Amino acid sequence: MRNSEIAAYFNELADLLEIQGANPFRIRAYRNGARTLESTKVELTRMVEEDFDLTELPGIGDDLAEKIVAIVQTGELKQLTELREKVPTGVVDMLRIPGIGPKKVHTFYYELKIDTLEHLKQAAEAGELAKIKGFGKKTEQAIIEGIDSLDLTNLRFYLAEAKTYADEICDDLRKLKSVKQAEVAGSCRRRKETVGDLDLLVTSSDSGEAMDALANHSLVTKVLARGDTKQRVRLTNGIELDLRVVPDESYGAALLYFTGSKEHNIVLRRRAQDRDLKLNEYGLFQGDKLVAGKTEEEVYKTLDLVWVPPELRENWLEFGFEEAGQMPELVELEDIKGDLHMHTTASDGTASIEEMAEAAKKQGLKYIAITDHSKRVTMANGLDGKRLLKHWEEIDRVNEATKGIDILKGIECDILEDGTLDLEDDVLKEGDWVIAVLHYGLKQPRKQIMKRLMTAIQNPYVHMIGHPTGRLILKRPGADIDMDEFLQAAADHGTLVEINAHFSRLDLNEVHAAAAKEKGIPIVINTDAHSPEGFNVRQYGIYQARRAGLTKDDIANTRTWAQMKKLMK
DNA sequence: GCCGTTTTCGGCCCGACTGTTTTCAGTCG
Repeated sequence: MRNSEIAAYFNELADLLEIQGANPFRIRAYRNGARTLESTKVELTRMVEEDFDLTELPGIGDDLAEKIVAIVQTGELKQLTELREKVPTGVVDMLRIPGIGPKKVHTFYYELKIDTLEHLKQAAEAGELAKIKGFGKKTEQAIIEGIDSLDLTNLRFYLAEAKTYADEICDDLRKLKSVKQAEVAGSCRRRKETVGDLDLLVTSSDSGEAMDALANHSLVTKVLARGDTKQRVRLTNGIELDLRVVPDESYGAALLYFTGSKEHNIVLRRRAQDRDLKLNEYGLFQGDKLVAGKTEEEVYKTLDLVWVPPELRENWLEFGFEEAGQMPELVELEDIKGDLHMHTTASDGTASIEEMAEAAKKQGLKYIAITDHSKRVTMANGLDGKRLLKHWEEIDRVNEATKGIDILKGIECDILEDGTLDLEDDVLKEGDWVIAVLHYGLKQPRKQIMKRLMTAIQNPYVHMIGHPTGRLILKRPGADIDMDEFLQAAADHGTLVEINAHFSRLDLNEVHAAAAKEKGIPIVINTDAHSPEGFNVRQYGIYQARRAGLTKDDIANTRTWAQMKKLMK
């Protein structure tokens, strides 16, 4: 069972208790506990197995610890089962309507006996709700529209998509006369894999101008709310964006506040309290006196901390780095010297070897490996041994004729469902760079998956395991891998591992990448480009590595090819 | 329900916006 699943039990429990009108602090305790579990990077199942004292986790006391053990061991939680019987699912669904929270749902269910979304909508349409004290026409309208658009909300978006929209709007707001500073904040600035909504921060002498410009922006379809300092809009792709306008002297504090994460900020706020200070989005205050706030650095410094790169602000690694006095210099896009995973027209790419090499050269790369698919991937016109050897001859010819970049003979070789490799060893050994990957049979049981990975890792000609879990973000989970065993084997046999930079893969993820670093495994960041434009996703791989706290040294392809070879078997 | 060398009881991060209000509750991030 995944940690997020266990957290979901507590969140559901909190929802149900909230509708019932239970003690709000008790509810918050469950939510805090759930948040802790979601951000706990070690598997709880394992912690329970190993009898780890769960109350050492923040926000987990005797009661929640006991409940976690029960969930792990029995797959259910008695209290939750009981509550579910008392509150129908239709009532819980009402919480998903924007602007509707537990108090209103409580009224709907306990006073009006409404227990499905459908009935709620009918009641709103019939004007039944406006008869209750505290409710009016607007609330009814919000409910009708909210229920209609329920399927559209709660969506998450790829970082790549969200960031493109946010950057364009941010750049346009920066051009306004009254705008001094503008920055994208929130999970987008932290470079999370997916983004739920966007946060944009602006300092301006005239908040009206910025808000008007946003309201009239070509990417905005609707203004959802507007006040003096805050405006919420919906963009053409459905994502919602919050604009906040703050005074210039509060810029740093506001950027910190709106970048989050919530967990990171809570630590900062507690730290402020310990020093008899108060931290909010307007600054760090001693009583009413502003003591810091213009820049993020200033706020951190006043709290006796060094500045934390946004990618690390998850209350996971960063405060450990602070304590050790070693905030790492995270890897940057410019550090990358080579790209070792890409396709050409020989399989399912859209460009020739020459075109890929030219595009790579323009990006400042010194070497690339052409790694087309092997024959198992028939859909992509994968190569058999014979075609591959000819393809490699062609690569050698192009390499001879091309100046300024080295083109290596590579292959993305499938690890077949039965655990063998898609190509023979005496073919693989002729190449410069062999990637082994899982594409098929991802749903096999852990034991079988591990057997396949072990074969590949132990093969003397396999240099790297590509996109190890095979997950596709927002689409499908990856294979069930014992990550610890996998990484240990990779370390033992000198097989490198990949962070695949495509925004729908980002595989390894930050937790696995940090674990790989722990074991001293060099990580390779590759684009898996299928066209020259495909190189543009490299930044997302870099972000993922940064979120894992990785430096230039941890990434193999920040080295020259000659240096990199020394890391390989 | 959690937490703590100020506390084992009495607190719990904090501010903005909306809608329904004549001073505030509910919701959200």
